Amino acid sequence: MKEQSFVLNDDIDFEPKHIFECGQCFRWNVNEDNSYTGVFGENVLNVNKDKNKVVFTGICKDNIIDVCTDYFDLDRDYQEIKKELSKIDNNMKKSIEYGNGIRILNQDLWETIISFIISANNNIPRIKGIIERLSKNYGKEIVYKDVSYYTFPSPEELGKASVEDLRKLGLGFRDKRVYETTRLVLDRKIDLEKIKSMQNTEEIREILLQLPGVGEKVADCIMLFSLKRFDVFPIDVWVRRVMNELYIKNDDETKVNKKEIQALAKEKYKELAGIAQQYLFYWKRDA
DNA sequence: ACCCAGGGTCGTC
DNA sequence: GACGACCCTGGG
Repeated sequence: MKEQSFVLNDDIDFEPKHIFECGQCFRWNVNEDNSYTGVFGENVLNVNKDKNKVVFTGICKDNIIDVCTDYFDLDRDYQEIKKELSKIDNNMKKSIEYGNGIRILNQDLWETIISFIISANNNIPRIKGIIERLSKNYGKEIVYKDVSYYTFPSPEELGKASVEDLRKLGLGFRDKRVYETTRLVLDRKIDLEKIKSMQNTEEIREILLQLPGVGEKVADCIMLFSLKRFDVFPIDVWVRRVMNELYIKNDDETKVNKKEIQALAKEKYKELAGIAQQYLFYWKRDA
């Protein structure tokens, strides 16, 4: 494959640091020049923001502009989304200023399912390490500028790993969950293509919840980060913390009912709850 | 050295 | 519905 490149001009909301470090993805790494390099699908890409331009360079399976327009959701107007969210309250306004230029990536469903099963009761550096090792051991190698990169393993590729193999790669107690979820997909008990074509969010949630290791929070992340369901509101420790701090004000945040937070999020953020969640998460986790 | 928490889920009561 | 257990790692 040959290297391709294209440039995006300044009139679009695009801040690499905020996009890649807001917690939605695990395979993008910062370089010495502050650009980011990552692997998605069978593409290896470098993203470099220089003043008002964003330069995309890399090797892509198809036309780089099409690939990036899809993955980075470039046709969506984030200015408009931010305008809507800013009206809600001052907290939302501040979080948007902090995370300015966040975009929700259009990630692969399978990769997102496995990645967020691994995320359970885990920290980001370790999650990234585990996903790298899975890719290196079971994915396909792509060499770009003399550096080896590895695609995220397909269900067939990951299916070669035993529970013990997974344990050796550091998955811990998530080994069985990843193994069994892989089996369900390989055995066609779960049809990923069908899920992608489904319209009803609640129906998709029910199917995802059948997968071992997928609970409410992980299901919401999967739908937000790979199925473009902006109305879901994943609640993790950080989001519960910030919502309690700002609105609920319970003395013991661990006692705050998730149902209460869901209701509040729906009332305040409506169809944009998922994007609001990303701004809030990034804002409070970093603070 | 020890303790704690991390983008939760699962089994049990 | 609540509650504790769960692999492992980095930081206090």
